[in-house]
Amino acid sequence: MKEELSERSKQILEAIIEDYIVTAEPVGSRTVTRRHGLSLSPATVRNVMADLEEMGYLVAPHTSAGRVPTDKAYRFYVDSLLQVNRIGRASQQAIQDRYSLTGRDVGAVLKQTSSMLSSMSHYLGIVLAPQFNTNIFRQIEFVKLSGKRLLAILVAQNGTVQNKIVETEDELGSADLIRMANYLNELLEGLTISQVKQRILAEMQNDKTRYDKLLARALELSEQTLEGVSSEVFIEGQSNIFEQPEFSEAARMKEIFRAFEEKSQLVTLLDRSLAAEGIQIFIGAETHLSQMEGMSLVTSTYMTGKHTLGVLGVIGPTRMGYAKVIPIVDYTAQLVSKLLEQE
Amino acid sequence: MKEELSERSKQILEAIIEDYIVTAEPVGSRTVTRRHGLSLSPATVRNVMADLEEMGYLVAPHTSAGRVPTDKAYRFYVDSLLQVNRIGRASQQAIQDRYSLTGRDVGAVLKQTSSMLSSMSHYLGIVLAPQFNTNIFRQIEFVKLSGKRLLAILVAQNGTVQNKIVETEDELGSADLIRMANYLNELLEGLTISQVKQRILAEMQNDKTRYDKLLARALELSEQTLEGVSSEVFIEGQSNIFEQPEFSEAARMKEIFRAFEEKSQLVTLLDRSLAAEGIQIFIGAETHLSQMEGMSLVTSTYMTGKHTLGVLGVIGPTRMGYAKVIPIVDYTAQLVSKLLEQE
DNA sequence: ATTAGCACTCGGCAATTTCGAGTGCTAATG
DNA sequence: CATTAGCACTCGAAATTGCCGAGTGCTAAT
Repeated sequence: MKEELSERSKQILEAIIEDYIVTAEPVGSRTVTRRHGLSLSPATVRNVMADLEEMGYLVAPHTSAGRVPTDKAYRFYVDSLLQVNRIGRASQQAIQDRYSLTGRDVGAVLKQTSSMLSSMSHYLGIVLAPQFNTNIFRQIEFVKLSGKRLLAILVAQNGTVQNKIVETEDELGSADLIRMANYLNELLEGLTISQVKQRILAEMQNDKTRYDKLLARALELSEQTLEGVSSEVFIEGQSNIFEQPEFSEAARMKEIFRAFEEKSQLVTLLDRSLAAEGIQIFIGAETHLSQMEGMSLVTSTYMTGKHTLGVLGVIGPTRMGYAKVIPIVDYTAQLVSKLLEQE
Repeated sequence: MKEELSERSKQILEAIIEDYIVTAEPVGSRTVTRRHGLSLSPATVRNVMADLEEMGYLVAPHTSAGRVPTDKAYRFYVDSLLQVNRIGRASQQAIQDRYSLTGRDVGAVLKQTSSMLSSMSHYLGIVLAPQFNTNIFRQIEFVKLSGKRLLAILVAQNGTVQNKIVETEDELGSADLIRMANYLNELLEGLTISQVKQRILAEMQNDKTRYDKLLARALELSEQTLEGVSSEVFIEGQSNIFEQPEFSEAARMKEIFRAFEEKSQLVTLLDRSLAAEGIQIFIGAETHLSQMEGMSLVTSTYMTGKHTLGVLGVIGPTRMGYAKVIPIVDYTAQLVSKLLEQE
């Protein structure tokens, strides 16, 4: 069963996949010979196709139809057959042009990125925002809103802000607030947010702070500020997927949109690419998400220096134009890395 | 042409509308007599229906089909026929239960509200966040990120935070930052954000500040922080609209989703309801948005005390269940008002 | 090993038919 | 005079049919 594919089989498989990518219709033996310059007769191609079907690379939707590539075929295609051409100057320019240079706000940049990925690829753009955890702590501030209600504001090095309304047991004066902030700012300077979390827990055990009520309070508040920070996902260009013929039935669409509304599953998926570096491709069932049946995900990580920040990519049907999408995703990741670097 | 509708005509019109609301199919004379306890023969009903059609309340999609209500009919229905029952205890409870009480963050509450409106109505939930402009200024703070890059953080009374990265011409020391913040905090205390904007402009002309470089800088920065604050819209439950038979064609769906991606148009629409108080209903063309053809919008304002904050509501097909949706929107508006009051 | 030839399959499409819900008109009715 | 029964007519939806053509697998010839 573990037979190697002959050179000819590969060519034929490639032809079928590439044809299917553009037509979205089952490909017949005839078409393979016609549209691709293979000097073979349809009959020969049919034999090869029968073999490929047996090996699980193709399926025939019904007896007298052409054949359609399986996930396995795409996997093989992406791994062995596909050669990604470098991205053209024109596309680079097009991508850059989509960024209106207004706000340098990180969130806005990422949203724009997602939207740009969608319009460049005609599929769906997706961006996972940088993990707040890996940011470097910059400053914490407390603003009194009314009575016992405080607003805690935590600023990270890259300008990301995390804020939360917290209730205190008793009213604190502004002198207290300043003292608390000063104490924390000194204590936490230069740490990453995840280190900050540890440090706070450690410090809570410390005798010095344990008996200074104000400091203890400060630690408690900062802990509250940090809890429940989940990373944001931007998905843009949902209207684009209506263009894909395979997603025209309402039932299917509904399922997909529900999946996007419930972003947590997507986060798990994206977290997997976060671990790896560079381009990652998930085809159909490889996503381990039932709603992603028939869809693929192409992602890349973006980073400052050697440090991975987040993930961005494109979601489309399994028969997406990988050759076009991969360079776009790749280049965008580099671009975003550069944009965020400056910050 | 300006004839009054007879009592009987009204009853029949009402029957047709209510039937159409649940079936989404053209209603015939037969059905009207059968499903609604009118002691009239189909023939009589037909005569009345012909009149109603002439008056523009009904249209027949084709010769031998039943009739379908027009926008005009819905308008009349909503204005004169519909009697909204008070919301039941059970629904009230159901609505409250949808709020997970975790974060008291305004944004989170509104998003949850939108999502809840959708799942309660089976249509689309929409919430326009409070106009930042009407908030009361609480405090401004500057955090130095690196070199000339500052993060300006503006906090409003209700805990809403607006932050923006700004570049300064030359590096400022932390003493400078504190002095700037103090000056602004004193200057702007107790004003609403829109007053703040005016005040800043006024103060820029003032001789005192005009020649104190630091103060001038402070004003400039705070002005930058305020520019380009647009109000947020939350739309949730997009997957729900796939259940409506009238929106099953891909082309239609695509158009609608594109409209939702481009939220600015919706904001204009919602701004109109913002001006009015209480429940507002826009039917089909009344929205003045071409993409909203065949759809209606039911909104209500939410407020603290006597002050209008924002708008929330439901978008659905024109044949939506107004009798059910209106109480839900109404009650939700009250609930949100109360929730935000506490803050 | 490759290919030409051939009988066969089956989905898609268009033409055709049937079916029934609904209509408008007219004449009978209380 | 408003109401209703009756009737011929219309027209879309759904079912039926037949045909076309792309595609297949197998066999025999090259």
